[in-house]
Amino acid sequence: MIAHGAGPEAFLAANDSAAATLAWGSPIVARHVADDVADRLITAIALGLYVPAQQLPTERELASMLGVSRTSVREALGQLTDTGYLEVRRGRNGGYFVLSTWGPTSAEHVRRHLVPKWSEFEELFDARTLIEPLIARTAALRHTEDDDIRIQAALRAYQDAPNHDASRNADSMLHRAIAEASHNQLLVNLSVDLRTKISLNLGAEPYTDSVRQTAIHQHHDLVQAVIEGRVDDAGDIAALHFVLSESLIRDLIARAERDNETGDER
Amino acid sequence: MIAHGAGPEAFLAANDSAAATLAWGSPIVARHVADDVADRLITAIALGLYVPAQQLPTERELASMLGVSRTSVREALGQLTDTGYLEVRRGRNGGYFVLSTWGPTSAEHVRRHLVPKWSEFEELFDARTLIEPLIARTAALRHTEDDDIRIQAALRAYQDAPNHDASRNADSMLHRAIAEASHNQLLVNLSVDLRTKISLNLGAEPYTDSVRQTAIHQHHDLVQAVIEGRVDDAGDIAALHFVLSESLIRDLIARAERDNETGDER
DNA sequence: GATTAGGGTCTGGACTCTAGACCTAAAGAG
DNA sequence: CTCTTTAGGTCTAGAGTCCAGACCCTAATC
Repeated sequence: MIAHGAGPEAFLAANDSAAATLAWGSPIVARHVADDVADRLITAIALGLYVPAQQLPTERELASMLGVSRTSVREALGQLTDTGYLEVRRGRNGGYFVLSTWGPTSAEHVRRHLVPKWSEFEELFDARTLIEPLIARTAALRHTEDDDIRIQAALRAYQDAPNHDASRNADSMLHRAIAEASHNQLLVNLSVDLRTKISLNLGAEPYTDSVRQTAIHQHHDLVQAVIEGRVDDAGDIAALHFVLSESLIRDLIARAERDNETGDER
Repeated sequence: MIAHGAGPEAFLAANDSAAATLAWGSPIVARHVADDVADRLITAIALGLYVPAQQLPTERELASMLGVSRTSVREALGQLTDTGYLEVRRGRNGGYFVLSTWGPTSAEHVRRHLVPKWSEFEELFDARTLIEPLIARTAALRHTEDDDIRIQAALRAYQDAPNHDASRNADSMLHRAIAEASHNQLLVNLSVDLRTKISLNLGAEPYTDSVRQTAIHQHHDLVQAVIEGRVDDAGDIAALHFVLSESLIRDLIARAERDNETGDER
C-alpha cells in the first residue's frame, strides 16, 4: 500500500505516520559543478545563443564567467564533446566549436535519442500547447507600448532572418518578447524552459520554406492580435502555432520509424 | 511593476559576439547535499506532509530514505532548527518536531519576513491565478472516472478535516488531485511548486471559520464543475478561489503594516 | 623561426561526503 | 531503582570534488 505514484490511498493516508516516513523521499544525488556547467552550456546552445560553427568562449573565460575552476569547465566541455555537441581544435585560433551535425539531421538520431523519451516529449508538447496560449492571452491583456515596440522589432528580425540558425534564434527572441509582455517573470521562465527542453532533444524544429512561410504568417497574426489586444484571437493563434510545430515533429518521428522498418541500420 | 531583467537591447544584441560571451553566465554556486536535504524537508513541511508538533523520521531513517550520510542529514536538520522550523528533543522518544510557531503567527513575522519579498510574492500570486484556472479547465476536459473518485475522496477529506493543520493538508491534496486529472505531470509539478513557494513564506494561509465555509463551498463547486466537465465554470471558479486566497493574504499584510505604523517595534 | 593564443596536464591544499564506531540523555520495563 | 532501549551528539579515517596556479604542447600568425 505504499510505494504508489498516487493511488487513492495516497491522499487519505499521507498523514499516516508510516506513509509520511516513506512516501516523499526519493534519493538525493550529489550535483557536481561540472554538471551544472554542462547544463548551462547546453541550454545556451539549445536557445541558439551559440549557433553551429560558432566558437565558444575559451576555457579560461568560461571559468571566470561562471565563477568555477577551469578543471570543472574542462570536465563539462569534455562531456559535451563526447556527446557530440562540440568539436575541439587545438593551437592558436583553437577552441570549442558548436557542431552543425547536432540536431536530428539524421533519422538515426531521432530513433536513438528521441523515441526512447517519447512519453516525456508528449508531456512537454502538451504543456506547451496549454501554456503558450495562456501566455499569449495574458500578453494581449497587459502589453504596454514598450512591449509592442520590442515585439515588433523581434517580428521584423524573424522575417529578415537570412538562414535557419538566425531564424531559430529570432523565433526564440520573438516568443520571449511576447512572454515578457505578460509582465510575469514566472511565465517568461516557464516559456523559456519549455522551449529549451524541446529544442534540447531536438536541436532544431523542422525547417522548410513552406514551414517558414506558415510560421511567418502565424507570427505576424499573433503579434497583431497581441498588440491590438484581441485576447481570444491571440490565444487561438498561439494554440494553432504550437500545434503546427508539434505535428511537424510528429511527422519527423513517423518518418524515422518508417525508415527504421525498411531496414537501414548504422 | 515591471522589473524584468532584460531590456530591449538584450533582444537585439544577444547573438552579438561580445554579448554572447558576457550575457548569459551568472555564477554557479556549488550545491551541497545538506542544502538539498534541507530543501526537501522544508518542502515536505510547507506542503503539510508534516504538521506542527509532528515528529520527523529519525536522523538515521532520513539518511537511508534520502540515500545520504547521517552527517549531511544532521547539517540540514541543524539549519532548520536554527531557522526556527524545528525543535529537537534528546533521549528516548526524542527526535525532531515541527514547531507550531512557524507560520506568520505574529504580525511581526509578516513584517520582517514577508514584506521585503513582496514583489516576488505578487508574481507568485499572479502566476497562480493564471495557471490554476488553466489546470482546472484542463482537468474538466480530461478527467477519468478514477480521477473523479480520487477528487471526491479528497473533497470529503477536506470537508471532514477536524482542525487547521488537517485542513491545510487536505487542501493541498485536493488541489493536487485536481491537477493530476489534467494528466500532465508538468502541470502537476507546477501547481505543487506554486503552492509550496507560497506556503513556504507564509506557513499557512489565513484561516477563520468564515474563510473555511467559503472555501468548502468553492471546493465543492470546483469539484462539481470538473467532474461534470463544465470547462468554463471550472476555470472561473478556480480563478475566484485563488483570488480569494490572495485577497486574504493582502489583508493580512495590510493589517501588519498598519500595526507597524501605530508604533510597536521589533 | 619567433611569438602567441589557445587547449592539455599535473600538483597540493581545502573542503565535502560517507561509513561506521562510540558517547550521552531520557523514557520505559522489570 | 536499575537496566535496556531509542533517540540525538561526537569523532575519525578515507574517498572524492573543487580550486588555484604552474607548466607543457600545438598551430596560426608575424
